[in-house]
Amino acid sequence: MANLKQLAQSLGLSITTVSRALDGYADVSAATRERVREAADKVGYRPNASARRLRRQRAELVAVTLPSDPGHIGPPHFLDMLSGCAEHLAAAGLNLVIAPVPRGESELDICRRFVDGRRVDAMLLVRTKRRDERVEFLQSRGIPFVTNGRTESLLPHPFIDGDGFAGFRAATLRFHATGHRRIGHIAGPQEYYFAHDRCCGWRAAMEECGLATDLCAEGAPLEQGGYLAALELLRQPSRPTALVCATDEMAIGALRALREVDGGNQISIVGHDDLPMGAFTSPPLSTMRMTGENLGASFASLLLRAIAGEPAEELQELHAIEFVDRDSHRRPLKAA
Amino acid sequence: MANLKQLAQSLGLSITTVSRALDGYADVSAATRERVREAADKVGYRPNASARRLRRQRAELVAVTLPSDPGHIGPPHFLDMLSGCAEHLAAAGLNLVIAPVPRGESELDICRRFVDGRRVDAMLLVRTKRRDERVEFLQSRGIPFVTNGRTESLLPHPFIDGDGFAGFRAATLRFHATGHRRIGHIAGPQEYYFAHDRCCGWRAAMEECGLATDLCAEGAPLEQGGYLAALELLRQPSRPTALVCATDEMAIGALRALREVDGGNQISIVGHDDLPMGAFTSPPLSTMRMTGENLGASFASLLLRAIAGEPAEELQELHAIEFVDRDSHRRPLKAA
DNA sequence: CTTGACTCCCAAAACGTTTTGGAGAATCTT
DNA sequence: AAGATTCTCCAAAACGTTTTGGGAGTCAAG
Repeated sequence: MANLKQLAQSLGLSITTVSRALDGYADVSAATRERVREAADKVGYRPNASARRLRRQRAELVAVTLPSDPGHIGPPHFLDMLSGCAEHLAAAGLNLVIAPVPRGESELDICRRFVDGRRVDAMLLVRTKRRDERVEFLQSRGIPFVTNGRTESLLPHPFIDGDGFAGFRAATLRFHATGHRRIGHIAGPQEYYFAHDRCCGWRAAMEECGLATDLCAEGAPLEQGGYLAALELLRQPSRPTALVCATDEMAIGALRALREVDGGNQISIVGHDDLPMGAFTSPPLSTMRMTGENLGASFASLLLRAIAGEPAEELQELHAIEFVDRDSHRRPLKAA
Repeated sequence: MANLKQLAQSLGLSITTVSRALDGYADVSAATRERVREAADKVGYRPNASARRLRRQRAELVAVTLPSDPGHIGPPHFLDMLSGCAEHLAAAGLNLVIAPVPRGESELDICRRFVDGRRVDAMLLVRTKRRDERVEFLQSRGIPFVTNGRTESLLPHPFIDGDGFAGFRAATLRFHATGHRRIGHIAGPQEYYFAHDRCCGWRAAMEECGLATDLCAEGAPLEQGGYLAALELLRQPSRPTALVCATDEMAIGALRALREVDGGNQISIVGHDDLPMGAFTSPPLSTMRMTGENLGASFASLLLRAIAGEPAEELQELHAIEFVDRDSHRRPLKAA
């Protein structure tokens, strides 16, 4: 209800003075400052956001684009991450808007709308593709952004990512060390960087061990995709004895395929993401997780630093992957 | 880069004319309108959002507050709903910002900040409590809002909700009809309307059948909560033969408890939410779901109509609950 | 020729803030 | 006591849009 003009009038002061008093400038006396603040509190004055944004030439907004393909948004706990990010951005006066991609438009259109309409100060990109047109566009426009996941872009850009290559290589080698030789991989869509990265890690390990890399099936990054991919691998003449799955959701789908085909308990399996759900599957799902806590806060911090103008090279976080030991990776290995 | 003034100058027209040409007013000739539009396209002109918002006295933003307790945000697919909502809001020129509640602040504080700072045109409230202070505040301020879930507020307000009472009553009666007599309920936190509603439905059915209502345990609306609650019920001298669970996540936790205690396959179980995951549990989880598709679009529509000033009474949607028949509700019932 | 209606355009006033560039009074310096 | 400095405060100019209230022309009817 109250704006600066009314507040100033009621105090017999100028708009300027009231504004500066509230912002804590030194060129207004302590006495007036107090008086202004009290009055503002009493009236419940809040500066009009639009007016400030216009004057300051800042949108006070960050947008995150959400792919519209179901399941391509990210793991179920993804909203928790966004929530954490939004919380920390809010502490710096920024709000997080979610920008899903409507049918018939590309993610690029969305970026364009937000950037060219000066609707945002920065953008957050999730589920990066190996070659990601959004990244190239934002780089050309020079607007700050951070991605969740690396890309193969030539120019460096800020990102947070897990070292999927190392994680999946290690998981595969772990199976090899316990005697497995036919280790399959259930891969996500290879245009996504994370899926490709994890697949490469598996393949690298297999090659290091002198094993064939044909036990690989690709599917959508959801339960159903993992289910179908697992069925495909189980149809092979010589079945895998262990499965490394790109995501926990795919692993849970694969678990069902195993139950259907051999009653379960024959084939070891490991996923990635550490879904809470994994502790409640049968058998409990061994998995991997990115180290580091409060991912959302890290994203917020990187976004703020990108807005502040820090160079991209200093805004790249590659986190190690750690193994989460439950039970599903430890099925008894029968002699081949 | 380009603003209206520059565009007007380059065309030798006034700002007014350019503005009105782009907005398609009739009082600018078709010829000029075309000329202006072409020029605007070429320069890639987009109106400055902050300026328009200030002038129009509209924030072009809707906020959704997210509870910060983990697991209290809603089911895992909740982000999909938000995404759908945001998509339809965007078609009307509104963006959806997510407003998590930081530590040390209440949900009320957040509402206050958004409303009093005139940062939003409307709000979306999720996980309503039976007596919800946010609802009361927004009603007192007269700002449009829609809730996901009913409340016990005396004044009517717009909402979308599932008829949990009817759904849980029906599920309980279904168990009774197939011979079950000891039917337990795993309840969510009773301060939430949805949890209380579902619990009441179960209790009503039990009383109709002349059965005792002591087989009820409450827990957090997550796998772990369901797990602990199920263990509690299984510790009773006479165990339940069937379990009606407030959410699928709780049901999945309960499934693990059943496996641990009696090897599973003894006790029938049903959840609510129709998580995709439910098709992949062992046994596949029978569940319930709210009828109606594209919930997000419904929320968006209600929000827009609330902003347009439609009375609350016309903006209330109570959806029927339908049963999703998988397998977990059909365990063999041994003679007691 | 006047009147009225219509077409096409524009100047100027908002919207509510922040910031610039002082102005006047009080205090300090010399 | 004059000049310099410091304290307080303020008028006015932005920021980029939309909208109000006309102002010229043109044309047809009276």
